[in-house]
Amino acid sequence: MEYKHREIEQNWQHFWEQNQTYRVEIDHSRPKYYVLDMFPYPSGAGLHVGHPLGYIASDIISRYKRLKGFNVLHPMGFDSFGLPAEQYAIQTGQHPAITTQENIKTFVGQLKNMGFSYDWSREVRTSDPNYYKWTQWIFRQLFEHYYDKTADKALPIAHLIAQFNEGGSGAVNAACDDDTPVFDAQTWRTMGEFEQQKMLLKYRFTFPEESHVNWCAGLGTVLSNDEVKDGVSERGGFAVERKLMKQWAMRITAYADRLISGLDTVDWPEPLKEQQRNWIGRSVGASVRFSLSNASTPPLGVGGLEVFTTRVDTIYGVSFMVLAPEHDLVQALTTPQQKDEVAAYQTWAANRSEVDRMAERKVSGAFTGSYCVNPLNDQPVPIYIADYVLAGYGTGAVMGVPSGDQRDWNFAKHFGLPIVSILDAQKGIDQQADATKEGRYINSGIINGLTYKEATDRLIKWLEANNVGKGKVQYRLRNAVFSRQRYWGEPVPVYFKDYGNGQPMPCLIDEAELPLELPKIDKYLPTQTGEPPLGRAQNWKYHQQYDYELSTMPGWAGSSWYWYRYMDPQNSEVFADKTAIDYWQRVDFYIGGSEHATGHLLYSRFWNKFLKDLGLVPHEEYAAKLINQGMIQGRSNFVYRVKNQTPADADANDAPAGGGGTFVSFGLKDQYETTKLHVDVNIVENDFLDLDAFKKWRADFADATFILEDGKYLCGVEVEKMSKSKFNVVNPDTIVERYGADTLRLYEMFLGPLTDAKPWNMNGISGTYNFLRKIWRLFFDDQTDQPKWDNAQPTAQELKVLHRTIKRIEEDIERYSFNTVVSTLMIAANELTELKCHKKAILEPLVVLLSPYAPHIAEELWAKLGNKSGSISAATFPVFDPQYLVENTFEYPVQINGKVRVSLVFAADAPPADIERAVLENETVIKWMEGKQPKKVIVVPRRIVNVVL
RNA sequence: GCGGGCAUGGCGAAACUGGUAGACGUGCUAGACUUAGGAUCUAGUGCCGCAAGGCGUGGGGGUUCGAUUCCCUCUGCCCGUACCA
Repeated sequence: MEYKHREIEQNWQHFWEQNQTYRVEIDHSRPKYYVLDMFPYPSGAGLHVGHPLGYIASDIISRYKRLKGFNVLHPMGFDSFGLPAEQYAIQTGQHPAITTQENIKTFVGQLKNMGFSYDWSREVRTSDPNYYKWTQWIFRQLFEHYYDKTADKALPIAHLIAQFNEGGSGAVNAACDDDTPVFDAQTWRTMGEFEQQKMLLKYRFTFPEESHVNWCAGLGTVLSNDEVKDGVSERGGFAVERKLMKQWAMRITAYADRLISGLDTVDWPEPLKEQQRNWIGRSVGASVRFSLSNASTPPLGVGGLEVFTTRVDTIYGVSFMVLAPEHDLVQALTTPQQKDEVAAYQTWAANRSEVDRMAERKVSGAFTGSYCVNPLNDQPVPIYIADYVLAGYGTGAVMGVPSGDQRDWNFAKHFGLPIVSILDAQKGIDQQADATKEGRYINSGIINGLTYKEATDRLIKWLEANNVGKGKVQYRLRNAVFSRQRYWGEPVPVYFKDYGNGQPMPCLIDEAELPLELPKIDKYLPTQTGEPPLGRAQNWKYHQQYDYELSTMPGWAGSSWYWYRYMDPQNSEVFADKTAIDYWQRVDFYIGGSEHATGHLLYSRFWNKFLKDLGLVPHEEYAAKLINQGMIQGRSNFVYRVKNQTPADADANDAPAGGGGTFVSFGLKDQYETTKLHVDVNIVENDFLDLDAFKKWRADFADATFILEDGKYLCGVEVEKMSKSKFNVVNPDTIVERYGADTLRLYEMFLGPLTDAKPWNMNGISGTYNFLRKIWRLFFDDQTDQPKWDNAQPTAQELKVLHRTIKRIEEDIERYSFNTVVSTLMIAANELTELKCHKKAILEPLVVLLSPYAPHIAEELWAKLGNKSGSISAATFPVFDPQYLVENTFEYPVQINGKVRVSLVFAADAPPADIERAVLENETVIKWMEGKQPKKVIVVPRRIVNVVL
């Protein structure tokens, strides 16, 4: 009987579906284990061979844990809101829901075709109203809570209001907008409802805010920082500009410290943690206010200029102040004489694209004509604007210390400003800045003679005592923009109440009114007046009266809590029932790409911490263990078409010429002038081109002729991104068809360590296929259909093979070394074939060991051996018994001066002294010792002997 | 610039706490069998050398009886980030 992969796999996939084999329920009699794949976006292109890498690994873990007695939650679903479906809708008029539905169908089909053990009854889709109802519900909670720094957690807005009534803003220590004013209880109580609501927005976790955002005209929406790469949109590569817009924002910065400290409690890859730390960018320093009052400045109602610095110790070296061109105070600070120059610079800076800014870093700027005062020495400091200062970081203002900072130094040189040395250890500051913290301060008033640490402490005390500054921690992390001017996303459950003052106030729609469903619209484009597409919806008003929010939520909203929905996917009362959350707790094993480091994995940790503060979920961190699977790159193949070929040339080279062009094999191509063309990797095997398939591949190659080497056409190879245009995309379905899902699963794991990036390479897939055939032949004679197994007692040697295999596989899976497990299985198959072992007592546990990797063939053989169909996932992982591996002897490699010269067998428990004596009497050893006396003999029991001369 | 990672045969790789480097697979060479196959089996295959032997884990140095593994240094490649005050 032959191994017929197609038949076997289809039968079992059908069986699993019919019998709901992988459905799980809460079961308190067994420990739980939660294995999660990162939420895929169902793109129209379907899965290519790179996508399943992580899914195969997580499926192996799931199946392994089941065999180990765990109740395994292993779900799959779709992050189904998103730009591509909407772009397609704009082009075709087709509702994105329909496209999305079709794409999901393709994905599910492909995933089932690979034999993954998902509990499909738990599938969720973020674009389903029954799902986004709860995304909106969480949004409501965010709106109704604020971050209380004293309690160090999120608290209800009602608590904040109570505090305001008691003691005004001074009574609370909370995360809020930078421009939040100070007020007392009396003031709060006398405010009108509108004023109070406006104040509360400065504290809520989500709030509309006028801010500079990344506007992407090409996509017609704003983007968050993590969606912008190199100044263009990550999706589509469209230009991105800074634009002042009113947007919903999420106060993720309130959790900045906890997002950093939580990283120490999870088992995640260190590079990923480091990326998050850098993205959050915590810096410790001080804020200092430079007053404007007594200098030669225009009359102002401004108290001063606030700067953040990490080097407050350099404050006596300040010789200028620089504001971002967009800074609020620029207008007020500009003197009439400087007005034109400043305005010109602002215009120039605003029109400079992000790409330009990054490309050329020339010193530029303009003087405002005004001065501020250094609080430490009362010296006037000229105020400039320059685009090297970013409006979005700190206060958008920088104190210029040219002796200690290279950018400041460049600026000072360019504008002829003084460069003052502040530390006796600074060297060569007429050549460049020296950022040293060594030595003692000079030219520095109250800190002269002090060291770095002493000076910093002293200055912060002084600033605080004089009420002109304080120690401060600053983050690079910005509050996250939460609005998208698009249709295909969750509607924001907010309407705008009109207080009759022309300033609409956002209010939440009632919880009972959720979900707020997406209305139908005629076209998926902005309105005439530039409103988002939702502005097209007819009669779409809250209680027929108030306007709804017209932007929708960003892609990361639905994916920031989805792992809880899998615990209880159908629940219409809560996002997940407490009993389900109490049982499943959190994700034990999470796998996905490292590209989610600063997007999904940061936002979802933020929402999780928020839900934790509300007492809704049990863990501060939701994913205990996380692995990044390496990216599978494309491996392109090339053919070489001979250029400018004339008949004479063709004759000269004795090569046939034809209308389809002449293609020369890789090894001979340097003898010709050629054009390199991508060729579909699916018609190439082991880099040899299938000539007939090539002629059929494209009509214009039908008459192609070839110049072969050794009768074969060898293709060129390059590693590139996997993409259609490079003809290097391999669809897993093709491989499943030809070799089977089990072979594909084994092969993807066999390719190398899971976390390494590697090019997809079909060379060698036949090795894993042959391995499965070899396994099959342990059970069946491929000629006669006869089963081969028997019930004989296994020999010691056979048991040794089995138990060594059990031990290695268990150890390797536990350390996520998936590739070496495949080798171990291959070695076992080779050895048992060698031993002609067809004993059920050995083969049955072997099939269980194989089942996480190759579940279909394992099910088939398991059932053939007489077990109940489909029960292999309920089987028990074989228990390793060390007694079978006990050896009575050990073959010692014997080294002379570190080089192995001979191997000698000794009893496993032979005393080192005996071994030493025997080794020194050995002929070969004596020969190599060349008559010298050994200085030392090292005997490491059960390892090695080394004779040192 | 900064942060992180990686470097082993023709190729993918293994060697987990320092102990016979190259397991396993592929490719290649030679052979066997045959209802010529994308099959199976046997032998060989790191490099140099007829051999004895020597040399070998990106380069250089160090620690050690012994280093792919630990330390220092240099080089190359990959990923992330970028005027963050």
